[in-house]
Amino acid sequence: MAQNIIVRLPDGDNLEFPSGACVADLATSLGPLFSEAAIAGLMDGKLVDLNAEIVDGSTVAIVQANSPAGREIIRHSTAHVLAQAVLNLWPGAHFAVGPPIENGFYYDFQLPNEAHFTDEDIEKIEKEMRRIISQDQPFIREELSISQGLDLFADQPFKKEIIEAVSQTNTEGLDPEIASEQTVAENGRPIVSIYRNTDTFVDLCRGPHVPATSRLGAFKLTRVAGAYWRGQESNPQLQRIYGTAWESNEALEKHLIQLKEAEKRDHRKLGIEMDLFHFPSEIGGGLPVFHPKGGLIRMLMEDFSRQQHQNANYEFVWTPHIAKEELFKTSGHLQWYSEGMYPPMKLEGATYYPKPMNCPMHTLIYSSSMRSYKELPLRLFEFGTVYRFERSGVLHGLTRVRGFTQDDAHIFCTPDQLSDELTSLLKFVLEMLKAFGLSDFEAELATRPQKYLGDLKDWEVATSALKSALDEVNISYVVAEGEGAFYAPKIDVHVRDAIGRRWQISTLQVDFQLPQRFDIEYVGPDNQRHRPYMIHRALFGSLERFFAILLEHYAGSFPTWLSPVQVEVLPVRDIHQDYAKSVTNQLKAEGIRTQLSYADQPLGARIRKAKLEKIPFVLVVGDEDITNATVGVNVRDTAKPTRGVDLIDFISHVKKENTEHTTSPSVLETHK
RNA sequence: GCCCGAGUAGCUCAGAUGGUAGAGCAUUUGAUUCGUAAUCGAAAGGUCAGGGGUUCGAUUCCCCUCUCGGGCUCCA
Repeated sequence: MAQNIIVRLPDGDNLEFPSGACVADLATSLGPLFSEAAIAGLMDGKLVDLNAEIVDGSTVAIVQANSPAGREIIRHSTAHVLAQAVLNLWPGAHFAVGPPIENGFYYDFQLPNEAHFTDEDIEKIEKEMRRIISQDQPFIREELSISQGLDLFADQPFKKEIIEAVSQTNTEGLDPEIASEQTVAENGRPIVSIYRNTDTFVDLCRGPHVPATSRLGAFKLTRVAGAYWRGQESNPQLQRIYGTAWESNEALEKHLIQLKEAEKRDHRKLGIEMDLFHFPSEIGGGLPVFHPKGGLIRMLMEDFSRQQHQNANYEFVWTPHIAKEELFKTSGHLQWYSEGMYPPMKLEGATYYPKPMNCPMHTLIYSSSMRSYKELPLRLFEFGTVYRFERSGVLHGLTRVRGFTQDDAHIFCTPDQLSDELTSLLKFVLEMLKAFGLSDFEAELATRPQKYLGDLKDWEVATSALKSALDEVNISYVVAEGEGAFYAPKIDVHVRDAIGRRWQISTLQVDFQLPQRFDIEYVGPDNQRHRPYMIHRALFGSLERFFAILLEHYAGSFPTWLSPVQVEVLPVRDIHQDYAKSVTNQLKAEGIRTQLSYADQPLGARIRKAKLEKIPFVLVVGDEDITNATVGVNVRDTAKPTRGVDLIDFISHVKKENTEHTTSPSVLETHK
């Protein structure tokens, strides 16, 4: 006897269905637009398959294919198809995990006879995947007991390991990589869910999935890679295939275009093209040299940063690049960070290490005299160059190097000052980043990890001070539970660049370990000695990395104030050379970085060359300009030149862009 | 470090089933003097990443090494 059930929609409306109705029925009732886009359901906050039966009284939303959750499902389902294809093509292969990731998915395999995937295999596998998709195989969910699951995957060791992990723990404790593969039932009785595509292919999975493979197809396998089972180097290395998948071919195409755009902006490519820096192999991997133009940009970045720090009452210090082992024993680096440090040098009976961080040395500056509470907060700043040993495989352009310069400061303050100091610091960070044209921020509050040092009370004080700073500054943030450093919680500031990529840049860490290790103190108003708190902070993070991010953000077209060459002056003919030279000299006298060209090529060619160099302003001067003391101005990324601009007006325009940090050069207003 | 891939002129790339190599841009140079995205000519530039092997002969085939790129791990 069928009874009706009530479904609540997200907007609060109630709908009635016969008992046994599934999510797809709801989608159908909402009209063709919904039913076509529907990929899964969200029932009382839990993602379910389209054919899941609706629970009476629940709130159900339709997950559409083009939503973040919908795409995740499409990617997860495409990963299953990938697994089926590989198992078909390599009989006897073992499959491990295949979760969705940002913009795509991957799947890890162990191939028989220790075989490896090569690039040629990608094409073969894609073809097999398309064959599978064309069969319109359904995804059918089943739930099994642990022992049934172990039987089903008897010859799949990685699947068995996942099932065993499920049987021993709850979802929260589960390795996140594995959690996406599996779940446990609400009643606490461990079960495993599986999704069956064919009689022979079935995969362990939490789900949900698309109803059938016909909903897939806008995908592309992108690369092969090695990856350790569960991310542990001691585990066997598996063969991973990465892919991307979308709800439509248009969306896939858009993503592939975005990848191409990112490739065009690659700082390693632009760095060579624009003659900014390179990595001489004679020096060694991860050790860049900056050429004159790159060096100039870097100097401008540093100069501005120094000025801002000076305004914010920082004091400037300088410390050496190596120090005796005793220092790093005291700081704890040799115990906690030794694998990141370069090996020691033994000289005259002492052992020296290149510094991986500046904090121990700054702490010594603090402790060089007895400090009064009246001196605090004491803010010590340095462009400190540090050396960290990175394994060869992890080096990546300027973003991951072995020697780099931090815009590093350590703030020593009283516990009372901590909260205010963090708030003003966070404001200072965001102002600095904004001055470089970055404005889309997201913060992450990383809290106490499982393995930590110090008192719980200190952790609480520090974490809540960080949190109140975030609230005060009104920046959107997420809490990354357990992601803090072992010695302290921290705020990481991320930015999104011009094409939407997320970069981790600034970091603010509260530290109560180092003050203790170095036994530093201040004398309070009570005439007693107290322990200060310490804040580590870097705004650019590393100058090299920040340089790379800016280069990619601007695609090489730096704002006027950061452009190594701001103006190029082109005489129309060689009889205009003297005037061009006089214009150049006047601009230079005003501190504007200007270069002069000769009329040895047709004007068009010289303009083209200057524009390709991404110079913000290209000036053309000819007969009329000599008569009127004007210039013809070509603004970067603007097709139409402005003729007859008074040189004096032009100079003040450029100077204004310099001081205001205008992000892209703007066209001058003419009086005419 | 491990898995996959790639190294030909400063840069971007072509090339030969094994007979020691080319183009464009850049550079130098000669001519050209031109108001808005490529003027014409010439020269110079290479141990085809390095080493070893097979071969009458290797840049090409095989092995090793180095460097770079994509991942894993790690993080600024």
